[in-house]
Amino acid sequence: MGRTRPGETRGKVFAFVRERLLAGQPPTVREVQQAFGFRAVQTARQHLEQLVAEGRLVAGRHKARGYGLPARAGGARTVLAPLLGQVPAGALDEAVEDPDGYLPVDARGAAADELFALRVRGESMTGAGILPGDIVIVRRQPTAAPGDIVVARVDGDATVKTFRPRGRYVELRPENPAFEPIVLEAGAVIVLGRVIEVRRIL
Amino acid sequence: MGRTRPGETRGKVFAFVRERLLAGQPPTVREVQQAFGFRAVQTARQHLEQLVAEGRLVAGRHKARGYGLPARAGGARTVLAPLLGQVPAGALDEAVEDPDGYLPVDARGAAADELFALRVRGESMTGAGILPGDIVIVRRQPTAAPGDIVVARVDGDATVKTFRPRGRYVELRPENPAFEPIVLEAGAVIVLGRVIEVRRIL
DNA sequence: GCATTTAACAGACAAATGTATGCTATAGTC
DNA sequence: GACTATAGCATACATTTGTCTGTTAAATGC
Repeated sequence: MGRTRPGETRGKVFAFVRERLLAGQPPTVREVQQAFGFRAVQTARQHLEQLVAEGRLVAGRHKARGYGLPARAGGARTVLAPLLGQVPAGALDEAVEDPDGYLPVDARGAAADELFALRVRGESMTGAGILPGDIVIVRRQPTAAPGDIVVARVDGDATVKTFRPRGRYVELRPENPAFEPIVLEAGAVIVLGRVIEVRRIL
Repeated sequence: MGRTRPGETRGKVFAFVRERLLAGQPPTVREVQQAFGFRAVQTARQHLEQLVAEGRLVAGRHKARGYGLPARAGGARTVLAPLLGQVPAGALDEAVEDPDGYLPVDARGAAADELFALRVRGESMTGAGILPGDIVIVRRQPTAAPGDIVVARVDGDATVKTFRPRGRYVELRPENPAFEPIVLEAGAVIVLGRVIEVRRIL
């Protein structure tokens, strides 16, 4: 293809590989070769190895399509969380079998089956920036820390509120002055999980 | 490994492959074999081919790591969007080469390289439920519809505002009464993209 | 019970793919 | 101009990986 200035082609190779990786389709050495019209496989390979030496890529030795982005991107483990329904709502259990859809979520250490999503109805949490129609990503857990936003079941109904333990009682506090806090004995509140993320699709 | 009930192992194989694909690392047939402890490659392959026949996977014939998710996948095509920096901020271009990380996003029709993410500083959009520290997912596009929340470059600085065309002028409106709208000639505002999603990590 | 379907196994082959060696030529530097 | 580093080429080889043929046995359906 003719010689280019030092580093010029390398940057383009990196951009190509990165795009393919983000699309979930790691390229082979020969695919890089063809994409740039190199007449030798080795030319593509030299660029790739150089990028590895520079730390811009990582290589899985002797592995097909083994080039990848450095670990800081690999730390993001993506799972699909099922969208189980709405809150406030009644029992959510029946929705588990038939989700409304799935959302890609960075698990951040949670197991795949610990995560689910709910669509929020009502304005009780607008003060925390959770608007009607927003989606909350929930990590299933039976306890919560003070100040956590949780999904809890009270009297059979699931609701989203801020969790405030008060001695033997628990306050489920809406973040909107137009709504009244719910105060119940600790045993009457079942924490279904903690809200780890809020999303709004525009 | 011993025979299981029909369809049981298949579901697990699908879950395994899907998780690997979402992580950007398509598995080989033999990696599936090892993950499940099959003593024959063909066992893994039969499951994979069956999943293809069912339409749950697609196969790239004779390609290493050639299995992938179908194009639709429930309308959810997940891509990784680079987190390029903050807004308000100066030029974003230099961040393209070295993102702070990647977020899994449902592309919803957008091409992978059309999407990027920014972290929002400041309180100018709190009225729209965009708080300081929130992340906006942006789809690159040079125009916007009235009322869209956009990322625009004004005088070299990128900012997030509501887009309001006013004849020959454009109003970039903050959603917070404590801030003043920016009104400029249309030519002085460069729309970098439209905010398609807002996220808050708790 | 008997036939059919399906899960799982075994071994081999062929294509795709990563890797190595040696070479030529140009850009940049002194 | 001489030297060095880098871009690019050509060919071959070894490993990985997809694919094929054939077999055994458990689950399912009539």
